[in-house]
Amino acid sequence: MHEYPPGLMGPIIGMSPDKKAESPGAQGVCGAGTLPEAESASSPMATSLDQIGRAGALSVVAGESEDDELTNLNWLHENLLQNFTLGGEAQPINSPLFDIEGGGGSPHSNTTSSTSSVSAGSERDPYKSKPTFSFSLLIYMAIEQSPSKSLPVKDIYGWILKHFPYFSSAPTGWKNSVRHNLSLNKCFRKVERSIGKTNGKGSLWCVHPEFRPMLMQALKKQHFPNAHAFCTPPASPPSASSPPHHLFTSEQCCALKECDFDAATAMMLLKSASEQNIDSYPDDQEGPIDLSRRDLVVVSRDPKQDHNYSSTPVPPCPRQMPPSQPDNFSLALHHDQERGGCTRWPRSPLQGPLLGKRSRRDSRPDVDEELKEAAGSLLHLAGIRTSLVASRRKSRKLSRK
DNA sequence: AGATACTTAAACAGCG
DNA sequence: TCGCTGTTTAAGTATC
Repeated sequence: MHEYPPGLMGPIIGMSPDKKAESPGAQGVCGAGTLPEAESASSPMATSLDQIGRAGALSVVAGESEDDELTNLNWLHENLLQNFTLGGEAQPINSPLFDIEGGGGSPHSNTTSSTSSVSAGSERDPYKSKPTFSFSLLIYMAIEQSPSKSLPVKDIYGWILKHFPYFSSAPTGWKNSVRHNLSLNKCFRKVERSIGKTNGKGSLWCVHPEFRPMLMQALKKQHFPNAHAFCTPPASPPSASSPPHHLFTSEQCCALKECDFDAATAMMLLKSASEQNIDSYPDDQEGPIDLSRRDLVVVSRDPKQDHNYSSTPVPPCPRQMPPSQPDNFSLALHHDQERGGCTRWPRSPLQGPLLGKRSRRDSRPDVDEELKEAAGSLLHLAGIRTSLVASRRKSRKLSRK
């Protein structure tokens, strides 16, 4: 279909037509080479991912354990959850804490009833209520959580099942949706498994570093819209080098009423702070990110980069991207290739709204908001969660009827 | 109301 | 042959 203008990276990921070009045997998606088995998570990453890292996402690089230690979901599960629960008890990874829908205790997971939910009346069963995350975000979280930052489809299934028990009892169609997303979403790249290692079908999938900030933003946007309203930010901004769980007291946790995001979101946000620093502005920033600096927290300071979700170069459109285009992540979705890169921006930001459907709510990049959201996410992680999005959706659904 | 985002279903082909 | 993976298309729903 559309061709990638010369000069850029070309069909990084190619969605439909593009992806086809990178049929099996093609170069490693993420740049080149192959990847070690994701299953061998403990082993350091190598080759292509390393190159990805060079391309921007240093966190993807294997040996770089320190960053991962503090920012990935493993760290979250291993440390944060254990040190930061209202009930004083560590939550299992599959605890309702991870049920972004704010579901109540499930027969399987409510180890600590007091931590399951704070929102009155939300007695959703995580085994029955569907996560409010889109499949794309679920995939993103799954991949990001993996030590190697790449997973085969099967493991993505597994991650989703593990953290969102809803799918275990849901029709298997969701797997199709996962694959559908992987294939059509430019944010995800297929990586060939290591040469010689033929065990296991299919390829590994990783997050395209170029889109990571946008994914992060999308993740945040999807579940943080109301965070600022009730999330109490820490007195002083955290530093990237200090574990977030040190930032809040239980009192602060209790102060939170309804934060519509979850642990994964929290991690993503926190992670993004440092990664964005690396991914998006390698030339500008080095070392630990200072969240007190607004310019460092913005997902992307380059509107073009920020909003051009496609791997194609900045569209020749004379328009600028909205300063805070939300849901950039969505721009990488499948229909995108059909629109030829810039078509997602029918209007200049100067022309007013229409920034993107889901973004008008919070259309201003603000570090304070980021911090609030981060704070809220962590508090939420501690067991406070709600179901604003889900309930909102359902209520709308009901009102329609 | 229209555009967009997202989900779901299905068909199909390739591969182990 | 079967099941999994990956791609693609289409349709429907939800949101703005």
